Amino acid sequence: MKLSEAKAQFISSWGAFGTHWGINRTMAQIHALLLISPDPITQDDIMEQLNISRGNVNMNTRDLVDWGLVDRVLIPGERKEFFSAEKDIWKVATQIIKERKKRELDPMLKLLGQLEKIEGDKKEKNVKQFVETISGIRRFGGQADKMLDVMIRADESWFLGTLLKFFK
Amino acid sequence: MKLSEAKAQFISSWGAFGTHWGINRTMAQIHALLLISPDPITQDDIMEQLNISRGNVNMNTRDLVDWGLVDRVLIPGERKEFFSAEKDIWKVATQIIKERKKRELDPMLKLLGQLEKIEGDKKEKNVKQFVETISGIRRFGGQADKMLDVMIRADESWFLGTLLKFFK
DNA sequence: ATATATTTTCAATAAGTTTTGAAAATTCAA
DNA sequence: TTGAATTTTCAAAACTTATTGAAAATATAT
Repeated sequence: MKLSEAKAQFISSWGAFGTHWGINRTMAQIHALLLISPDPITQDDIMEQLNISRGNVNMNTRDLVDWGLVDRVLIPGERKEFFSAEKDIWKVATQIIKERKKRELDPMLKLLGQLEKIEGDKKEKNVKQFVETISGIRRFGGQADKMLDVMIRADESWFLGTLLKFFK
Repeated sequence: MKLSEAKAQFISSWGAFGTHWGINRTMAQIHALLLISPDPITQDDIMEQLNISRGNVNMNTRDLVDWGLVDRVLIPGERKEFFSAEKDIWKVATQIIKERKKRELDPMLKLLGQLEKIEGDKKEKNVKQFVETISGIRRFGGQADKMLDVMIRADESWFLGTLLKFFK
């Protein structure tokens, strides 16, 4: 397989993969392109390589920057802006975990905490099942939350080394 | 807050939450409804409670059954089919992990393995970055894969107990 | 200041996904 | 069998999300 072919496959699959993770196809494709680009590239490079419009590139690079996955890079003597992706996949993963935790898990746990304080006869079947379900999810989510915090703070060698040795 | 209000909130939030996880809104809402229903319920119950069409209920309950999150239950003497959700949230989580691993992670790792065997000068900047990115992702994915296997096999008390104690 | 390059915005449109509902298929009892 | 109840299917419609492209805003060089 030639590089150009492998590149195209990677970009396309990373895009499809992204859609299963709440990230839109184009954003994931731009991310893929940046991950395999040794040097920073411009909006025009991205437009050309992925065949998408300027506006689309602009919006999605902005989102990637917001997610902390991509940096704007200024190259002295160049008029255009360049983009460059964090290449360390561990950092990419922890960054995504951090953002999604903040955007999704934390608000959900907050809501569940409120729903648990429901009024009504705790003996009644429907009330009982509701409270049990909510508190079960909240406890589980709370544990996951703690665990993710540890992961975010840990560094790769510690985590994958120690933890996976522990897991055998 | 009254039960009916809390129920509505939970169903609606669980639905919104689901959309961030590649699960469609209605499927997640049906799942939520089943999670808080103490007894199995029918298609008609779901249609009525969520105000959605029969076809929609049928498709999404099928998907939930395919995901292993919901069971079809036959009640002696009843003509209609009933549905019931697994209530143990740990089992729900491991089931989801298992399915997503099979549907997404495993195929991605397979592809990355192929892309690594690219032909070309390994000294060339573009080839080098491509191979490094792909193999970095593949190694990371492989570790995640192993870790998820352990989690799937573990039971809740072992996992949350031992592991989280380890994490302090 | 002015001209030019570059980036950003956003209304219109395109593409993609979900939902409906009625017809077809299936199941079951008599 | 036959007929009523129930489930399934799927084309069309509704809804949602992503993309375009041109105009506006911003930045930079002379």
